[in-house]
Amino acid sequence: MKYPFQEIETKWQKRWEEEGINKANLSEAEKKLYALVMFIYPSAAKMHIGHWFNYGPTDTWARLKKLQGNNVFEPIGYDAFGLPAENYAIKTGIHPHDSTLQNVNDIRDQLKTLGAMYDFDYEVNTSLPEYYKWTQWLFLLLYKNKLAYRQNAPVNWCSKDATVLANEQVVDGKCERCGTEVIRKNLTQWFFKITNYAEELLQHLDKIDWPEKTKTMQRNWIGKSVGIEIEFAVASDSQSDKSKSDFESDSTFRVFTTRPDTLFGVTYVVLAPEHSLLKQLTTSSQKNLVENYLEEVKKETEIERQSTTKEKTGVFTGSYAINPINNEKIPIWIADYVLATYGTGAVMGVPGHDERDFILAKKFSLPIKKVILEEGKLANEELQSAFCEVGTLVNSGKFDGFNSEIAKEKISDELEKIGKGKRKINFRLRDWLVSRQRYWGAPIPIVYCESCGEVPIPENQLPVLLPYNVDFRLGGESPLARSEEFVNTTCPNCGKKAKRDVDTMDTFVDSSWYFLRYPSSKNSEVAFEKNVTNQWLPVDKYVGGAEHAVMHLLYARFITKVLRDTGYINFDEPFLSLVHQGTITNKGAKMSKSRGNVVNPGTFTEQYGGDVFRLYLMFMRPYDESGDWNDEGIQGTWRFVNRIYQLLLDNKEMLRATSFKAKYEIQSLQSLDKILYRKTNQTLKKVEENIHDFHFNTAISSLMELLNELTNSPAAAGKRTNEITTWCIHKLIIMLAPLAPHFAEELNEMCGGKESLFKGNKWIRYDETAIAEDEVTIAIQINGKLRDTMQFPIDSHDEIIKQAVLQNDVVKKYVDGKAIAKVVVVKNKLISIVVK
RNA sequence: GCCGGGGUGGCGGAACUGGUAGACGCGAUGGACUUAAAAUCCAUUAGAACGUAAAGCGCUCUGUGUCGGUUCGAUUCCGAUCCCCGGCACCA
Repeated sequence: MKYPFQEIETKWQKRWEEEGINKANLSEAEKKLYALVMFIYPSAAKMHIGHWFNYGPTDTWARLKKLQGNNVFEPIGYDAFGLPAENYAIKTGIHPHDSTLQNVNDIRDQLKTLGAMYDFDYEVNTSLPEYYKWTQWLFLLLYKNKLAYRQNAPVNWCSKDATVLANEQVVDGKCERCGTEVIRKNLTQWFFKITNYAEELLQHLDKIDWPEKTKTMQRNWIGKSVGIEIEFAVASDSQSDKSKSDFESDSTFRVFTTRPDTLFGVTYVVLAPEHSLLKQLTTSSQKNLVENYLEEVKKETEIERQSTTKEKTGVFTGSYAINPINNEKIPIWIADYVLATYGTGAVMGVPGHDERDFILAKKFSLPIKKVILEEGKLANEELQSAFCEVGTLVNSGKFDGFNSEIAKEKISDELEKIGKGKRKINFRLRDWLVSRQRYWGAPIPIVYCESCGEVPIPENQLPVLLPYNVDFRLGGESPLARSEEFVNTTCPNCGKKAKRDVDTMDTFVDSSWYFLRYPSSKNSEVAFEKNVTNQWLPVDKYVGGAEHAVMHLLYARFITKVLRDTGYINFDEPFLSLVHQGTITNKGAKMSKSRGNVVNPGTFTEQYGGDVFRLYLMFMRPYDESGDWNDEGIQGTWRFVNRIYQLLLDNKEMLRATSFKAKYEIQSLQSLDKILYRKTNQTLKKVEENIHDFHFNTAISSLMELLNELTNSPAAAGKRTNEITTWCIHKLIIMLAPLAPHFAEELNEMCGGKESLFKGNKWIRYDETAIAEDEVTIAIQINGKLRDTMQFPIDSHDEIIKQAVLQNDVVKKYVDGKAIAKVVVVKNKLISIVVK
């Protein structure tokens, strides 16, 4: 009889619900364990295979922990604001509120078929006022603490869709949706001051258990550079130009460098085209050239400008600067590769020791000066390319002869002493732009009053409701601007007429704190209760896609630190331990609707059931590895489940009738009992360790081995006692419970079990004394090659093994007549004989 | 270009801390059951040469991207090199 999964899975889902098996007990924080998956983004589509691959295995991990007696909290929710729902609305006319609610209901039903331990009483939905009220509260908290500010800034703009795009919606410089090239546009926007936390965000990476590559990505993203800002004076004769009489040589600008040791090698300086001093520095003879260049730069897209493959361009301003270390007069250039937004917007050109500068100098025939000497090279040898490694200083006055690392400090000291420099640390990290000119998000809780100016909405007036009746089709401005009803309001301060901010928040703001909301999701008084939050957080295990490495995961860390500093929580990091599942591709590409290569999990759950499908996803390959989808192997897990089911059907009476002890003394067991008892204990150990480490594939293969031992052993029938067989099958069922929960519950009931396996801590700790083998196979190597194997009692003495092996016929063949040069014995493993 | 991760049978993948490479599963081949097919069960399955009349068995060699090194012994450590995947992309 085939395993009737349909009947069994609905039966147990119903029973779990009735008996409240998945209910979390948050009032009791002892042995608490918060297991979390990245919540679902329901705006676009229903659950796909990737969600199953994220949620199923994570639930297996959480269930193991529950079986082991932990108080497990495993919530789920919906990241329900965002572009896809809005785009869908624009296309179909169905309001995003309606489509999202419908989708959430459908997804909740799908999630139930997964059989995870979700407590749906605690679910969150970021698009509901009871949630986004607190997202707005969070915004105001940052605002009050001067961590939210408004500034005019360039943003990604898609002219066809008439909207800003989030960075992640810009793919290869083009709009993800319509393929239009994205341009930069200046708009007044809200920012969160994440840069205040740059240093701490970097430092604390060392104390969290995250994949190393994710931490590296964050480190690179934060991009700390230690260097110095150096002041250059503008040469007085630069302004030979009579029209600039009010401008004399007291004008200065600064450059940022991490290589002060190369300061003597500066042969020019370069400013960003946006540099504030540019107008003053441009001489009349260069004016046309500079203006033409600025025009060209303006025409470039951000992508073209940032392209490393593009040929370097730039023009001379006509002015000169004075190098503070040696008073050399050097030309001031502008070039588009210098970023106005980083450092001081000006850099010193050291063509001898910087690749970019080398290329520019070659192109415009600027001098190249060698100031760092490569070991083993001559000082007068011409540089063929920039030398960027550590070396010895030359042509650097009193610093000649110093190692460049030491010279960095010496020259920095000197500059600080003469007041021409100040050590500085720069970060690549920029403040987080949170405004979106979109409808489907949390409104920014700020009004603009004619007399009071920018006014935050008082907390007791939250939420600022997102109006339903809005023309959300794209138009050149935020859809909310078209809602008179929304825009026009009164100032909470003075009561006069005021206008609301018409932008909504980036959905990453919603997801930057949702893990705090779960334990308090029913509380309408606060965003999260202080006590329960400090007891249940941080999250113990967080599982989700690696694509969030520098967005969501960085924002959530930032918000956590802000809430700590404002006294709301008492921990530094939101996610102590992080795991990324691999990406399942199909026909070599990421699954997506537009490619038409999405694999629907329903195809498999309908044919094989949820347990078999989730088992297969876990068995398929290591959890953190990506790879192409292939359903051929699912037969194997289907057979595995059915073989177990058949085994239980065949032995139902025996299993119910046989009683057994919790534990046996292994040496008292007879041969086949002993082998099975040992194998079962070995499997218990392996399954426990492998699931803990997210190595589900090997956990399942060891269970398959155990089943083979149980059913395939040639002499098994009749030579094994019912007692040990029954004992083993009970353990097998418990080991299956985290992996295939419905199935295991059913098997347990077939054996006479009355209570759910997930009540109480039913996991069995393996018997340490029953793991070790009595006999071991010793490999025999001669001159490094395997020649034979022999059986020995475990822990046999080296000398005994040596004597026995030398009597072995195969060994004799190789050894006789030759001298034994060396014998290496590795305990319980092998013996290696070297002959000459 | 830079930073990560990875190359193991026909396929997905195992292999503790340098110690018998290929666990487990898929697929394939042969067989049993069946009127037949599916399902199920059993056996074989890295490649090559050789011995025996043959099945079987025995035996030897090669083999973890490629080349080299360390070692009694290397998928594992070291150096070089090629390829694939992911991330960043002039941050001075």
